[in-house]
Amino acid sequence: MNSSLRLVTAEPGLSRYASLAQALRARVVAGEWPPGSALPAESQLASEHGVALGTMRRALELLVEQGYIERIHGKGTFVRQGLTGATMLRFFRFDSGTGEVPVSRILQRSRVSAPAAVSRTLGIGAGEPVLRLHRLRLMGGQPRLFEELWLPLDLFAPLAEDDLTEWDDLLYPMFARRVQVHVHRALDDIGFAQLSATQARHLGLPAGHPCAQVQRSAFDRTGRCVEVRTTRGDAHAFHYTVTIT
Amino acid sequence: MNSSLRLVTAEPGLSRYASLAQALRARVVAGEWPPGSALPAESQLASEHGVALGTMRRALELLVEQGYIERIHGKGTFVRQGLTGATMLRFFRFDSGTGEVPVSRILQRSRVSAPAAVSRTLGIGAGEPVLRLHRLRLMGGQPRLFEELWLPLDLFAPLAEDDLTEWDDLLYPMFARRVQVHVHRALDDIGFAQLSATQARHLGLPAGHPCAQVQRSAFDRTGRCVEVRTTRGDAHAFHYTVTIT
DNA sequence: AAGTGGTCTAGACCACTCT
DNA sequence: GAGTGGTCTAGACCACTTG
Repeated sequence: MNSSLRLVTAEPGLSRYASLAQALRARVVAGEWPPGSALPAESQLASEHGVALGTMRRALELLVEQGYIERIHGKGTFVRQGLTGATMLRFFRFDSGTGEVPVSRILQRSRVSAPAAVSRTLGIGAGEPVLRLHRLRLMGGQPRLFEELWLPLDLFAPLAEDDLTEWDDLLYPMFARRVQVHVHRALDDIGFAQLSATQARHLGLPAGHPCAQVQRSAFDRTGRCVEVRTTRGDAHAFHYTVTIT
Repeated sequence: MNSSLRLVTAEPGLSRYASLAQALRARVVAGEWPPGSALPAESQLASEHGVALGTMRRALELLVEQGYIERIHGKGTFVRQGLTGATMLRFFRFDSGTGEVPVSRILQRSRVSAPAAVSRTLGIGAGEPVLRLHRLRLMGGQPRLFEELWLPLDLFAPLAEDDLTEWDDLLYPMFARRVQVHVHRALDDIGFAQLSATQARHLGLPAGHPCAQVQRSAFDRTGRCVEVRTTRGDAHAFHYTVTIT
């Protein structure tokens, strides 16, 4: 129980609380405190680093802003779990707007070597093995979204040959549970296109039908890209709201 | 020079800094410090209200988050000007992607009584008079965006019959300068649709061509809706990026 | 040099959660 | 009641901007 001081060497041009935040973030990312677990109390962290309480609070506030931790009054400070999921629905409005989670059906799963564009986004070597999925999402029995996913095999190998009935409707909680991949941030690029014959068939729409197209890159806490996905759905069901300030 | 104390009665269930922020926001909204002007120094505000410096700083931080003021190290605290403009371009990518401001051409201006949907969004009585505009925006000589705008006449009367050559390419700075309407927040709802024959003609595209459609409501500092606008452009030029955390 | 906001300290006290 | 985070104080000192 040696309570040795952890002094943070002041980075040039960085305030002390910013340096502290950097150091703490590194320990979170390294897994010293796993997702969902509690950090030491702010008072303990402060004395451990030889700074005033207010300074440590500023550092922790930064990590909250950056999405690494969350604080609960009276309980403690916790490492955030990954994103919960169902987020694609934020872009589409189908008639049954009851907030229900779409049912997911895996149409195809194969081990392939990554196409150039995919390996570049995933940040892996050209032609490295990836898991490719075709996935249909249904609401009220109707097929609504068609997805293509690419997952780097080194992280997702256990999911390459299991029973497909073990796949959940929501992927991110499943990724966390079964392969310890926690999606921390996602970047969605929205565009417009027309459905290919194959895509259209799966969605029960005519080929060439206008579709909204969401290209997602998802990242874990270390900043590594762990998923590339393209989602397509009827353009007429698309809507999204942005607030500008 | 009476330095009387301005005590803020603590609202039940509100922290002192939150109450202070509320009180200061009311004075900003009321125009006690006009847009672009400086607030008193934080030290003066603190002693004026009989609170510690740190408490006043927390209050001012809140107003920064909410977009009412901005602080510049070494200079002071200033009431924010309205949004600058050119923001529609965030949704489209045309070949000449040089960040140039699109040239604006007013095609039509008329005084009409507000349609039901418009008067509802503007929060004015049914059939109240509004200024309706059709506006084309061009980049590199090519027509790219077609806009319909509705402005409540009580605020924009001076713009109802002036020389149209006095209209700028960017509306919001002009609104601030000529009718003292400062747009503080805007809400954009994105969807996909097809161009009507008239819309298509203005954009040099075939009728029924797919288009991205942005429906904007713009608000001033008091929270009043001061503009309703629909912007349409070629769906293939549309793109938008969202980060999820 | 004077005035501004930004950082940091070392406390006290309050509000919430759990047992 | 013990432990947590949230608020508030009354200072000191630093960094930036302007005359």
